[in-house]
Amino acid sequence: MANTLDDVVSGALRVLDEYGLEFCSMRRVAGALGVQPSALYHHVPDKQTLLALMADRIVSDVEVGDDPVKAAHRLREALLSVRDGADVVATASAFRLGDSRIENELAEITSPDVARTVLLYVFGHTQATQMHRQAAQVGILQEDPDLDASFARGLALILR
Amino acid sequence: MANTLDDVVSGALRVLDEYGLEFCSMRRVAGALGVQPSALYHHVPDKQTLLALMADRIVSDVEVGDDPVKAAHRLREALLSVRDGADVVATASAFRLGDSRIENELAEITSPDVARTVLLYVFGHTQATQMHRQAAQVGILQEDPDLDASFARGLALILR
DNA sequence: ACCTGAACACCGTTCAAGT
DNA sequence: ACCTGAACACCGTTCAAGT
Repeated sequence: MANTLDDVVSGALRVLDEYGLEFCSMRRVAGALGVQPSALYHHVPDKQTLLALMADRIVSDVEVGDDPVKAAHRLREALLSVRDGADVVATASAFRLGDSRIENELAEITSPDVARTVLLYVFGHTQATQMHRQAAQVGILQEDPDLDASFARGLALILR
Repeated sequence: MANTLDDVVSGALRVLDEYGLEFCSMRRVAGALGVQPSALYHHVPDKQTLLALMADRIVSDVEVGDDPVKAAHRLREALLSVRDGADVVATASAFRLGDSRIENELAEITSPDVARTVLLYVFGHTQATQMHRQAAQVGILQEDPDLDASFARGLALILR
């Protein structure tokens, strides 16, 4: 049953969420879609492009609105909703510094400098949170129970 | 000529700087040292550990001192001094949130919340800067000439 | 202690060919 | 348009064996 590009992105996101970025290989995504690895290259020129499309999808439902604090929390929630989501989105976003929908919408309700600072802070804190929690789950360190509150306090520092 | 762990880390950093994180494989590091890939596992249990040691070395010369603005700039310089340095250090640091020398020293001259926020901001901004500049060098986008100033303004926002 | 050689189970990507 | 099958040049890691 012929796959579309959207099917490929959805399949890739399922693999990401189940196995993590490290094991989200083209071959595994193909396997999840019941297709040969080479078939993916009909939909996408390379893995990097697929990761960028996955990143777009992860943040596609984030509404910025008119409150930067709420916007930052919504972005964070979206990143946390899929395994290694912050990693995927942060990497993809670096290539379009100043050219992403969320940065631009955030800039309109604050300023360009605040928008970029908030965005990079959200990425950094959420990436660290996700890796830290995964490490804690595997038992290689004690989980810091203060990460959610720590995020809010850092954000308040920037937006004060 | 028998290698030490320090030789391995140095070799790995040379490979990183020359080829970037994507191509900094255990096999390439071994090649740079004139040794078989399996020989590396005498010095290091796995690649992740080697990357953590590389991260430590990248920031080892950063002195925090008593001025958080200068400390942030020194950290940024250290990250920028080797290709994909921000990526390597940010990833390794996520595993020791609240337990790194620089975060602790920064916390002493400011506060724990400020220290973490500054640290994550430096990582995020520098990671984005490095990726952006590499993309510009390959010609897939126009370089933003304002990144250094943008860093300083965001930092001022946090430390105001 | 430090390393080799060979193997295992994987990668991303290309390309001719099929329907 | 969408996919298969086979191939190419790679990975990280293990392990017995050498010096």
